[in-house]
Amino acid sequence: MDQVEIFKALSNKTRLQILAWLKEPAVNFPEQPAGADFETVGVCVGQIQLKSGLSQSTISEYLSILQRAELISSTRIGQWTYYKRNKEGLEKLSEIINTAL
Amino acid sequence: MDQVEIFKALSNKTRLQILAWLKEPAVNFPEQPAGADFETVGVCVGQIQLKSGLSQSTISEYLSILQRAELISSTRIGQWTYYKRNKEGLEKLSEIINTAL
DNA sequence: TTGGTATATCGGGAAATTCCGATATACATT
DNA sequence: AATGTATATCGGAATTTCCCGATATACCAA
Repeated sequence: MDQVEIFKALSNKTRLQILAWLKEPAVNFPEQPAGADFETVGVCVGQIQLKSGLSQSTISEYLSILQRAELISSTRIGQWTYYKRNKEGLEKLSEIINTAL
Repeated sequence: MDQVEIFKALSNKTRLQILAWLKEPAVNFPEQPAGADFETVGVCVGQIQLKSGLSQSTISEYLSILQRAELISSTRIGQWTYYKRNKEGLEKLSEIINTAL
């Protein structure tokens, strides 16, 4: 993964916000059905879109930008796509900063 | 300092490169006069520009973007401006990633 | 003071990003 | 099959970024 692409993904207020939300899904998305183990699967696009206030198409695109940067990952279940934080990608980013910069 | 501005500063190939160069100035700028303690003062704009291959005005602007993001700092000596890595800013960035994202 | 060198700032054309509404696709239900 | 819901993709207007050459400013030396 290109380093520049990672930083580009992070250089937008809303995308940074989404990543922060996904760090604490239970806190930030309490309206998710109680049974759903969103801690493992993630949060669906609609919930994120609702909280962001931006359009559905914009959020869908933003999530794919974050995913291309390997900062989040997705799982499709039925008609929903769930996104969650990608621990490995974020650790790699931390490593880039600590070793390359 | 705004988080987004930090990531914007880093989302460009040349600016990332400059930061990497400034991590090892003695290695990356061997043509600097031997007596100069660039390890403490930094590297002057001209040397960075030369190595980058981009125009003087572009590099001057890029350096000020990196400085506004608190990733580097500058010292003026005579007609030269020396830039060096800002350890504190980079540590703060590392902390943002480890705690907020 | 005049001229030379280093850096900063200005103005702008080209390319990329932001964010939207419209539309397409995928899946579930009836 | 037909309808409804969730998400992805497309086309585009507005804004921002990239990077340049020209010019301004700061400092130094003769």
